[in-house]
Formats: sequence, structure tokens, C-alpha cells
Amino acid sequence: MKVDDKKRNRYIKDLKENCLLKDLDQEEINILLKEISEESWPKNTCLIDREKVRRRFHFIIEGRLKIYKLDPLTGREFTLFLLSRNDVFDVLSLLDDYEHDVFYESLDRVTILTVPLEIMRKWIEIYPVINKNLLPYLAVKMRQVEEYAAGIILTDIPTRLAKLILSNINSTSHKLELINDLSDEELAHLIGSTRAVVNRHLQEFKKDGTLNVGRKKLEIRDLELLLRKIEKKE
Amino acid sequence: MKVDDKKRNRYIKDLKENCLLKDLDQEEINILLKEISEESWPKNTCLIDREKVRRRFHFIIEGRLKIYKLDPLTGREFTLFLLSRNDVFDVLSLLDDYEHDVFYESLDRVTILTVPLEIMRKWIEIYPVINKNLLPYLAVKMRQVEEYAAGIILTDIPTRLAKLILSNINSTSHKLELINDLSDEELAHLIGSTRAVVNRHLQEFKKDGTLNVGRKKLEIRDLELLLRKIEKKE
DNA sequence: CTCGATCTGATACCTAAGTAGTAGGGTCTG
DNA sequence: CAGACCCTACTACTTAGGTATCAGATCGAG
Repeated sequence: MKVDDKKRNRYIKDLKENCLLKDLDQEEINILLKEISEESWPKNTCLIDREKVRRRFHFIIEGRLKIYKLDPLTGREFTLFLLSRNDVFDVLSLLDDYEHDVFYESLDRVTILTVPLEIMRKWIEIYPVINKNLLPYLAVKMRQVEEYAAGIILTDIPTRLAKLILSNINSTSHKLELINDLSDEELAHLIGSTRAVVNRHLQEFKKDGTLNVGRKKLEIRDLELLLRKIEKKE
Repeated sequence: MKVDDKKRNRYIKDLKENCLLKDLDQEEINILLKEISEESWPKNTCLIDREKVRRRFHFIIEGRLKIYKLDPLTGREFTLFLLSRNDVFDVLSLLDDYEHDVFYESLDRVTILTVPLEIMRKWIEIYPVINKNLLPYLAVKMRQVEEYAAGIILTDIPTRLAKLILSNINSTSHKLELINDLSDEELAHLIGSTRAVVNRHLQEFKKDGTLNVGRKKLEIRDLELLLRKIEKKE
């Protein structure tokens, strides 16, 4: 087996798992593959090159990438989406031609498969399965942002922090994942707060035995306690 | 012309203007009309009957309707979308089968045309034009919620209030519309704040000559001033 | 016209969260 | 292993926004 064939098989596997493409059959995937190319970005790279995001559509194969808003005045930042394997971006660029006023930054080394936007749009028309996946995908994202906004207004920071942690527990391993190795700052961005405040509350969670907190290391120590923190607010 | 024909023609006109159906031709509209029925809700009616919203899809013909989140504990409320003529709801019910955790309430007497959800979903498949309108429509809503969340985190209340007002100026008449007759409470819900706080800032806007404020009456007095309020924060 | 409901305008108070600053580990790199 | 840099932990301070309450308007139903 040639190296190229090996790669090709990896790509096929990757695409078949992707949230939008998963229901395509082998034949169709093969066709798509012709237009797709691989790309990698190093850790903590900010994609200032907006053009690239506007003109191509990306499937994430590996690594985490955040989509965030930035207040140019205060420099304050907050994360809208934390994307990882099998996710895509930027879905908004598929839907219309207006600018999406956000930034993109890799949190790990990120590997993606990428295709020209126009082609992806055409695929959606040609293969109804993609459109069928697209709609519920949009629903998920929509709900997510709605909950986000609701949380900010209705919920205090300790609760939001607890919810963030709870929603990132792997259902099989019961371990914290995806956010367990982030700095306090990144955690803050995920709940719309600031480094200092998040740390303040993490200290409390640590003191009362809910969490183990280390340098870029979060661990749940007492799940019951954590659950109680959000329940008593509900 | 019979009364029924008159109504029928009104419906046709209504549907042809609707954000999702606008690009259908006469023939197609006629087909759709067979499945559609009219309904009216009085002012300030809360649609607690979630079933109805989950099983039918609605086109707004007249009146304003808000989609809002509610914190059952504090009773605090905040408006996600303020819908009016030519808008639809609930678009999320089209996309998947999960519950949409929101409430609906009419702000005026609201008239809608309504169709079973299943049929609307089928139409989207049958008439590609609808799907073509649906995607950019979703983009608009998505951006709106994203901006909403961003605003809450990054922007103080006077600025959000000013932005709310600015974004509701009719482009031709230059008059405030859609929110000009709301109570302070409803305004508060629209920016994720509370009655008292909104009033506090409205008083200032009034004092410095930006607005005329009356009982359920908002008027812009000095547009320049209003603009400056959001610019200096940007 | 009157009564009750609703909305406004104003006061005073409280608190969570943002800000600033600082000291001390850790980690990485040359 | 030295220095730079990044993270964390903690303290002290400020403040915008939420809460509570009340009195006076305004409205509308009967």
C-alpha cells in the first residue's frame, strides 16, 4: 500500500465520521475527496486571514479550535464555540455571503480537511443527505448560543462554571475532557468572565472538595457536590 | 367577489411576502394554501400550550410576538426574538425533534397562518426555494443571538439600550418602530436587564436631550447624541 | 366617575463581578 | 542553569447593576 493510499483511507474514515458528511456512501465520499486537501495549523495560531475562512470550508480532523468574539476596546474576549474532531467551520459562511464577525484560534495543533466554499455549497444541493444533516446541526448550535446568552443573564458565575465542567464530562470514561487542560483564562472566555474571577471560584471549589485544581489541570473530585451546586440554583 | 375569495387573496399576498415562502410562484402558493388555516391570539397571551407550537408551524401576518427564556426561580425573563409580520416560528422545530426550551407571548393581537409541522417539513424538501430561503434566514437569527450574547458580556447597559433603539429605526420614515410603545419592562427584557435599571438610564437619556420618554412612548430627539453614545464605546 | 391595575420615576441599599497589583511557582529555551 | 515567560493564588478596591420600596401618573373597565 502506497503512502498516498494510506492517507486516502484515513481521510475517508475521517469524512465518514464528520457531522455533516456521515451519511454519504463510499462512492460519494470518493468523489468529494478529489476536491479536498489537508492542512495543519500549529498550536495557538490565530487565523487572522479572514479571507481563507470566507473562501473555504473546513472539516476538523484533530485538535481544538475556538470561535470567539473580541472587544477591540477592552481587549476582552469570549468564546462562542469550542470545536473539535468531526466538527466543521465556519458554518455561517455556508448560509449567506455576509461577514461573520468573529475570530478563530487553534488551542492545539489542528489538522483539517478543506474544500472551496463554493464546492461545499454545491454539494449541499447535490447531496440531500448533507442538507439533512446540516439542519439539525444548525439547531444544536442555535440552542447552544441561546443557552449561552440565557446563562449569562440568569446565572451567576459559580453556577456557570459548574455547568461548563459538567457538560464536558465524557459519558463513558466519566473523566473531564476537552477543557481539563485549559488555563483559567480560557475557561473564563468560555463562560463570559475573566481570569481572576474564575480563579476565585475555582479556589472555592477546591477548598470545599469539589475539584482538584492544578496548573492547567482540572479534575472532578466530588461529582455529587458539583451537581448540587447547579441544582440548588434551579 | 365572495368573502372567501377576498380572504384567499389576502392570504396569498401575505404568504408571498413571507421570509421563507417569498420565492414560490402563484401555482405553488395555491397548493400550500390548501393546508393552511388562520388563527388569532389576543394581546398578551402566553402560549403555554407547547404542543401546539411543536406540532404546527406558524407564519406571522400581523402583530408582535416574543420568544423568551424564563428563569423559573427568580422569575426573570429575557427576550430572544421579537417577531413581527412576515416572520415565522418556531424555526427550531423544523430542524430537529428536540424540545425548544422557550416561551411565546403575543405583545399585540397576533394573527397567523398555520400549517402542520410535518407538512412544512415536507414542503422544504419538495420546494428547494424554501430551503434556499431557510438557510440565510437561519444565518440572520444565528448572528442575532451571537451578537446578543456578545453584547451582554462586552457592553454596558446604556450602550445596549442605545443600540436597541438605533436598530429599530425605520429606514424610510426615520421613526422609531416596533419597540416605541413598549413598557420599560419589555425593553429591559430585550437587552437582558431589569425594569428599574432601564428606567434609570432612560431618565438620563431624557435629561441630556437624547430621547423623549413617555408612558409607553419612546421618541428619538437627538439622533446625533444617540449615535455618539455607542461610538465612544467603540 | 371611580376603583384597581399598571406603569413610571425616584430613593436607598447591597452585592457579585470586574480591575489592579503583586508575589511566587512552573515551564521552556537558549 | 539562567532568564523570560506564563500561569496561579491572593489581596484590596471600585462599581455597575440588581433589589426593594414607595408615591404619583395614567389608563381602562365597569
